Amino acid sequence: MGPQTRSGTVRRDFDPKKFLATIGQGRKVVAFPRRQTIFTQGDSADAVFYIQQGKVRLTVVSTIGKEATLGILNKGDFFGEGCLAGQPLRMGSATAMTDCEFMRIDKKAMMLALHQEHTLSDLFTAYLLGRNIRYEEDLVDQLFNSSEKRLARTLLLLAHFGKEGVPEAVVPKISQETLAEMVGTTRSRVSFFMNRFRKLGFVDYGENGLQVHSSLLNVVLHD
Amino acid sequence: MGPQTRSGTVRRDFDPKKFLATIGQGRKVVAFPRRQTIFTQGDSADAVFYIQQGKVRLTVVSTIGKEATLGILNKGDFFGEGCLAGQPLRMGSATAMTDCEFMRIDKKAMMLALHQEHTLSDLFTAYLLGRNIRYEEDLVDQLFNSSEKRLARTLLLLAHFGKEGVPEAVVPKISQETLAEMVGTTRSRVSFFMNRFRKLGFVDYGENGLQVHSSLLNVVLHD
DNA sequence: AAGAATGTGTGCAAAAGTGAACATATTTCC
DNA sequence: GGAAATATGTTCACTTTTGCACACATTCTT
Repeated sequence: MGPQTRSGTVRRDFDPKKFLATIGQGRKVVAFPRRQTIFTQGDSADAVFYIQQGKVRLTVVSTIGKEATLGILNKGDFFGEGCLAGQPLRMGSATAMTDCEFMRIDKKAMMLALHQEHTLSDLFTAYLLGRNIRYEEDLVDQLFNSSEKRLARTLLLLAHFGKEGVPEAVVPKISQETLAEMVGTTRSRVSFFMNRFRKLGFVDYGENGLQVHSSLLNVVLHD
Repeated sequence: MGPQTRSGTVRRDFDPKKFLATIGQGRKVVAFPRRQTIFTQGDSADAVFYIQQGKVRLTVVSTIGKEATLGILNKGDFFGEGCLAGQPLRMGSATAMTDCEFMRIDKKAMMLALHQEHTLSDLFTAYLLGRNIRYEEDLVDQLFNSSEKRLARTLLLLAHFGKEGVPEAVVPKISQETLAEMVGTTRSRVSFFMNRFRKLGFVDYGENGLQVHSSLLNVVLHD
């Protein structure tokens, strides 16, 4: 697997202040430093967040303590939206991977605004559709592919492959442990495959971190 | 894993004709007999479907021909909504599992209606949120659990466990092959586990098909 | 009712993946 | 700068899963 960044088509060139202005009371800008927890699995869920700046990691812990990383979100993404569907508690945890700035919107205010503001509901629907597609792809990836391919896909997505240009992109600093949690495998396995990819020239550790080459696509595409 | 039926909280007591009436031109009621293909992976995508009656199976085929079942949808669910996010082609196939009746809504009409009709956009947002939650759960299931647990979960969900009452529910007729595709394992494995579950009294083959007992929850819940 | 098509139960060798250990980097922070 | 905390490379016995094979059962079809 490899859930992480994904952006819809609509919301990128969008100014959140515009639509969120209409919400009035129920919203505020909040800042979180790197590594800080935004909310924890089991907390009561009463607000949605919109990322204005920074990267957020979503994780879930199983009953036996195993941890999985469900995604890494970027500027322009929402999270914590489960509460809008009536989830009273957070089903996972959210952590700031970098210094972050969010628009925090109370559940009630969000529901009201979604109902009244076309611009917002269009944006949010587009976001949800994109998210759905991404989850679907992640699921398919899990069902079809080996852990080696899943790791390759995860790296490619983290490097924002398929985005405008960016033929060889850099993956944001991320530990093998986290990669393993995203891919759904063990850290030793990630270490092993990373070295394999390196030997084959698919990735390398340059100055500014991990570089992913387009040749890594071969791993994903070949039967 | 085990993606299949899931229903939000809002849309169940809803009359589609009400909101869909406003769409006018772009919509029509269509019927499909059991086993008929509704659309196929690779078709061009220009409409959304709303299930008024029947069950639909969503599948994806990998490059090497393996097939996965992403979900089984029921009355009140939408499908084919990927086109609204700008996907020009169907990313998977949809097949009628029973005789079905859908409201087929042109992409353009749907987007217009979503923008203009609060009732519809509220409904659709609720649907997407529910779908998202379900995909997230499926993903977590894949990341954490063994195929035995995933099968157990799939069966419980198919039997609509957690729904009002229904302490011991019947799973709609479904082949081990399809179950394997949903769970993400092989048919022989499904056969093996099904017999195990039967010996342990977690399920049994009654008159009207497969009965799932609440005791099957033990398989999912126990470490 | 016979034959074809589909679905099930079972076994097994080979492949993939796990989890824990331990040595070595590398980073963080006083 | 140096100790403590994190992160990485590597090995290995063990478990799970796959992919096939084949016999048997059930269900469509004509």
